[in-house]
Amino acid sequence: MSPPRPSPDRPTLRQVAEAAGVSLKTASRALNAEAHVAPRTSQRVKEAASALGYRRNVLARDLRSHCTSNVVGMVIADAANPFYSGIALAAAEVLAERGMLLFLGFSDEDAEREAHLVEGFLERRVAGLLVISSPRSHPRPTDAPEHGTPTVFLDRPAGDLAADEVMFDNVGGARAGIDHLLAQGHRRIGVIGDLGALPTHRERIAGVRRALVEAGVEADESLFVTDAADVAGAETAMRSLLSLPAPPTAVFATNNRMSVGALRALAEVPTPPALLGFDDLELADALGVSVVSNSPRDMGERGARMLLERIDGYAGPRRRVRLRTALTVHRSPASPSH
Amino acid sequence: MSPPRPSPDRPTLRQVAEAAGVSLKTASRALNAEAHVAPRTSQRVKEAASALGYRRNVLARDLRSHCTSNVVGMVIADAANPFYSGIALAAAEVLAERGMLLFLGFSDEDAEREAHLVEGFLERRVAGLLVISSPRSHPRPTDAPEHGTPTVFLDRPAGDLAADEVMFDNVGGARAGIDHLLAQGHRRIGVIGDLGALPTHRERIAGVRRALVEAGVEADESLFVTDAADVAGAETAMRSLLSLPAPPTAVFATNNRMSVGALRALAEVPTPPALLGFDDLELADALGVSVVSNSPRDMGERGARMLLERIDGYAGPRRRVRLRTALTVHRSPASPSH
DNA sequence: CTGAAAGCGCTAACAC
DNA sequence: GTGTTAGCGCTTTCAG
Repeated sequence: MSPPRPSPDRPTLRQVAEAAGVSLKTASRALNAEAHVAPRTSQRVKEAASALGYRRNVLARDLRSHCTSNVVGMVIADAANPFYSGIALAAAEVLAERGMLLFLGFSDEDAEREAHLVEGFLERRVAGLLVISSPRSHPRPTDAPEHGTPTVFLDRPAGDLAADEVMFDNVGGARAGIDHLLAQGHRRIGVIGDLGALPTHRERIAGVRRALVEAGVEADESLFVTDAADVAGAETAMRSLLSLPAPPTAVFATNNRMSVGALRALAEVPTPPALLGFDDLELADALGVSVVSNSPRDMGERGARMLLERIDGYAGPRRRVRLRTALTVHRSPASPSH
Repeated sequence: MSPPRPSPDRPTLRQVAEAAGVSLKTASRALNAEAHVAPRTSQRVKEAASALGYRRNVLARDLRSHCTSNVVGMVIADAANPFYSGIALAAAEVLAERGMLLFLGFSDEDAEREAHLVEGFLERRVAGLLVISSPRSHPRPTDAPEHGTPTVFLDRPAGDLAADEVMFDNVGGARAGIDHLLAQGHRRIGVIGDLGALPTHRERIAGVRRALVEAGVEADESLFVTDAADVAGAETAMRSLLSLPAPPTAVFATNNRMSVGALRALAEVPTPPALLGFDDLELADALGVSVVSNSPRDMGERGARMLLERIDGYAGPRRRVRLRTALTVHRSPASPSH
């Protein structure tokens, strides 16, 4: 399957030891800065090592010492979405503090690819797993935490698996957003949602409904698109909302992809409806789009720290963290408030 | 340094072999789908394996077989920038076709972090390296390709190292962009550049100058900001350009970060100058910003394929690829052409 | 078709 | 302080 990869003959610790005229173990001790090595010996070993261009083989070391590599495997859907890549970045920074490396894999929201990636990580004996799980991987093909590797699920529920999870307060965030629109006088509120199968979106749409019910506003189902799936789908959805006999005066986009698609459609319209997005949007201010802000950075950091605790042996019950969101209002040109 | 990580006692191949009543080697053959194994034996081994929940230890396998892991190490500056993460995504997809995994590390344009990451990759015996190198890592602390691991430099020159490189046609792209502005009648053209130390930006600014010279337009140096460094810096730069007695009628932003900062500043202005960005911008159309388009996807793919060729043993001379850019015109509200 | 022995590069455990 | 022995989990030889 894999072609022959000629190993570029690297110097081994034995060679370093011989060059320095010491035993293997002494060389090992010196290079790992262990105690009980004479300074002169240590010096000699280090010189021999750098003269030979020695670089220790962590594969071998890990195999011998703990049978686990100092690496965390992470699955995200799509690196091009700054929401996901922001989570990965923050997680990597936390792990880097501990000298840990990150395997990053992209699932494209496909359960099979996710399972395949996780399998590859486990075969490489990662110390832990950070997973933004695909909608259709319940129950997970890799029966994740049962494999004994600490796992934290991010942005998506862990289901009935005994693993930690970190999510946003999707219901609360969406409610707060819709409350804001209602306070601005909007009554015909549309929704553009991503994949219906995504738990996050279900929660966000539930939040919308709850806000409407509590305000005594009847939801007009014809204004709810709950399966727009991608940017192009969101653009189409917005167009069809706009062409309705009675179009919405405000539209809620359930994530940043939906917001982008919606904005594409709105660019052509002279008096567009107000747009409210879930997730920050880089140019939200310049575009006059209010958003339910969340922090992918916090999610990545928090998840990574929780994972490290597990890796370090914490064995408490599963934890479910909900991160708060905040409403960030930017004046929309089409806002009815002026 | 690293805390004790208790290995979650996984079944070993020996245990599988014993359970199936075969020798170690036979079990190995069966699970690796090698030839010369009786179907019945193979079947028995596979059943034993899945009964025990066996997962092969690729660390051990790689140590024995080629002393190189089936993994590529990649360094990018910042995952939150879709330009970089797009490159990483495309590279990962190409590698995934071959069952290879990706170590992804973030340097934040810091040479030391880059060196540290590369060191970690090499210690783990990666099969190859994809590096978007930081401006200040010439000469590289890790004397990259001399270590014998195939390396491809992306978006940044490999310097005098004997490694392949994939870059964009920065000079040509910038020239084409400025030519467009000139054709639209602009004569006072400003520039907002990222870190002056970045080779890409030097090339892009060189392209600007060349276009101006060829058109016989004298460059007004007071309109060139060549060290804006980040989004906030670009916003400040644009503000100061706008407050000039004779502000530019068009501004060229040398990458997507600069474009975003510039747009922030422009949002407040009633009749903003035309903006031209290098790098695609997600809402370029909706914002009416023309861009010099490039394809991070192509860069990642191309780089990964070139790396795979090297990993497979190709030993030709170093290759320097320049990827084409294309001008994508979107009507700017402030364009003088209407 | 199957098995026994050796060893990848390193560290743990114990001697000296 | 230093060296020796064993062995992490697997694959490679080489015998049957």
